This record gives sequence, C-alpha cells and structure tokens, in this order.
Amino acid sequence: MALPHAIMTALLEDDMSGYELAKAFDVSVGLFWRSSHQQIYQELHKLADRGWLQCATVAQAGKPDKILYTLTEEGRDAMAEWVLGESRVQEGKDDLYVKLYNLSEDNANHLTAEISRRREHMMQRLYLYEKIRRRHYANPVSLPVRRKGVFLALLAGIRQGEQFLAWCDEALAMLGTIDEPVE
Amino acid sequence: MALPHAIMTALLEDDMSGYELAKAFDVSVGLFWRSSHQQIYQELHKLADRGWLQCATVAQAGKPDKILYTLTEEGRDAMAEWVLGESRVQEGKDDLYVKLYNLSEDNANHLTAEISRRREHMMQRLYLYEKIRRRHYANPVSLPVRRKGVFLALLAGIRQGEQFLAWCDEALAMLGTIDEPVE
DNA sequence: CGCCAATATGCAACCTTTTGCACAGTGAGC
DNA sequence: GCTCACTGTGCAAAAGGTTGCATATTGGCG
Repeated sequence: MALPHAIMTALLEDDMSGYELAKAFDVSVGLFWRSSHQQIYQELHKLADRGWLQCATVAQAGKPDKILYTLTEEGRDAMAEWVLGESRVQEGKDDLYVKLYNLSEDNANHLTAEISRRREHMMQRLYLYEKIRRRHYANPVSLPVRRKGVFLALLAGIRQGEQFLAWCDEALAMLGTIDEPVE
Repeated sequence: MALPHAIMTALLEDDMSGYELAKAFDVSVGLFWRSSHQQIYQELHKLADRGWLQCATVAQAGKPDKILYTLTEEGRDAMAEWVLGESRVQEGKDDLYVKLYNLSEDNANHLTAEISRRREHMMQRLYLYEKIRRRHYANPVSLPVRRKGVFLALLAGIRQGEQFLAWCDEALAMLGTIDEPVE
C-alpha cells in the first residue's frame, strides 16, 4: 500500500497542509497514485499519530487557518526502508477492455465514442506531462539523483500515453469497419 | 465497478463453476480485471441473488461436485446495458513510480533489481499474449464482431507490454550511470 | 495406510477506497 | 447585506478488495 508513502514523498521537499497536498498531488506523485482529499486528510492523521509527520496550525492573512505537516526523521527513515521493500506488480483494472470483450454492432458506436473520449483525455494528460518535462527535466543527464527518478516516472507516463494514443487510432480504425445494425 | 460484469463476460460463451472461472480468468478477461477466487465466489452468490446468473450442482466422476453458473436473459440484458454506460478513466496506481520519486544512491541498486524483475514478468506476460494471439487472432480482419473487441483488448495489452519493456531498458540504462555510495 | 496435490467452495476480519455530506472563514462583486 | 467562489478541514456509511483460515473429496505415490 503506497498512499502514506506517496503523501510523505510529496512532503519530502516542502511542508504542506492537507489542502495544498491535495492540489500538489494532481501534478506530481498523484499522477501515479491518485487519491481524494478525504483520504489524504484521513491519512495525514494516521501518519501524525504514528510519528512520521509533525503538524502545526498556521494562521494566514485573508484565508482560514491551515494545518502544516512536516516530515519527521522517523518519517524519512520509514520512507527509506519502504523503498527497499518488495513492491507487487500492479495488475491493470480498466473496464474499457472488459467492455471491448462485449463488442457488438449495437454498442460499436458507443465504444467508439468512449475511446475517442479517452484519447482526448490522454492528449490533455500528455500536454501536462510535456509542460512539466520542458519546465524541469529538459536535460535529464545533468539532474541530481533523486530528480532522475522523478524524470523516469514522468517518462513512463509520457511513453504510456503516446502508446495509448497509437492504440486508440488502431482501435478506432478497426471499429470504423463495423456496420451499424439496421433498425 | 466491473467485477460482476467481468465475471458475466467470462460466462458469455461457456457455463462455468467458480473454480473454472477463476482459472479461465487468468487467460482472458482477468488479464484486464484481476481478482481473487474468494472475491469471485462471493460475487457469484450476489449475481445469482440478483437473478443475473442461475446455478446448478453438478456431480463429477473422480472430482468433488461443482456448482455450474449460467448467464440468464436478465444477465445478458444487464451486460448490454452496462456496456452503454459511462466508464470512468482508470487512473494508474503503481508504487514503482512512487518509489522512483525517492531514488537515491542508497536504493538505486534495489530499484534496478525491481525494474529488472518487472521486465522479466512483463516478458512472460507478453509471451502469453502472443500465444493467444497466434492461436486465436492471427487474422483479425476476418473475425466476427465480438472477437474483434477481444482482439483490440489483447492488442492493447501487447502494445502496453512492449512499451513497458522499452521503458525498462531506458530506465535501466539511466540507473546504470548512478554510482553506489562509498561505505 | 499416510501424505500430498489438485479440485472445489466458502467465512470472517481487516484494510482501502469511494461517496455524500457538513462545517467554517475570507474576499469579491452586485 | 447577499451570494458566490475559493480555501480549508473533516465525519460517516457503504462498497470494494485482500488476507488468512476452514473444509471436503478424490487420486496418486511411496
């Protein structure tokens, strides 16, 4: 289970509140381990209880108070240890492919539309990836070690995305040859 | 949630028992929606209660009795309806990438080993995919409609797998440039 | 006969994730 | 003053999934 570690990863460099964390997630580790703000708040409590995070209420000008979380030494140690553990192969779960097992003349149009939507969604995702890449990882060879790891994760996202677009095109071409049912 | 529908998909062509289903899963829909036998047995009960499956105890020679499940008309209707619904984009969750966010000299060797293991695992998976492809989907254009859908799912698996292997090689090359810490 | 492996089904406890809701402070605009 | 949007935190219930155990039949091997 990686959520607590994904959260601590986000806190490696910056102290953050739950709200900030939830937003930062959308453009960093969260790209590889998504979760909702409810889950994040809950997990932050657990991590603080375990002594891996420390928290402090901070007053802000023009905004409600926030609770700032800081990674403790114990937290850093736990992270280092976790990385050295076994990680299980993540098996895919995507109902799009289950639906494809049920392809028929009746639903070919619908599935075509779903794949188009997925394609569109992935294009946006790739646009985000490329923006991050250009901004922070233009020259990967010169990066410090940790950032090289982040770059590799980003690269995996980019490659997967590009591959998915190509598959969508193949799939759409094939689905285009299926005739609609006569009414 | 697609588990019930993945199960019904597996029962589209053949009636099966929970045990047979669990095994069939490993080489068909289960490739895209994995689940444990416990979950399958549980779900079969629910589906039978809902009237989407019918069950019958069957005596066997040389083996314990089994409970054979058959898709009902209601079940088929529910499937057809489900395919036409919205399916949400499946966000990836893989701790390998979270771990890469924590790359350091201390864990580079470990992560190299993990990626190698993943690569090996994916090679085996691809071998299975290719075996299925050669055996059943050598000439996709001539397939009946439903089988074309299955082929497209298979193709997605193959493409994703090949892309992953290529990424592993890139990652391993980059990790190879990181020096071990001096003891 | 005893033991193991394969076939076959299932419960119960637990953990994780999702869903829907609730509350409260602040600034901007009407 | 009212409403809206954004910031900020959280609970509670339900659904989904994992882990570990329990049980029973049959056939094969030593």
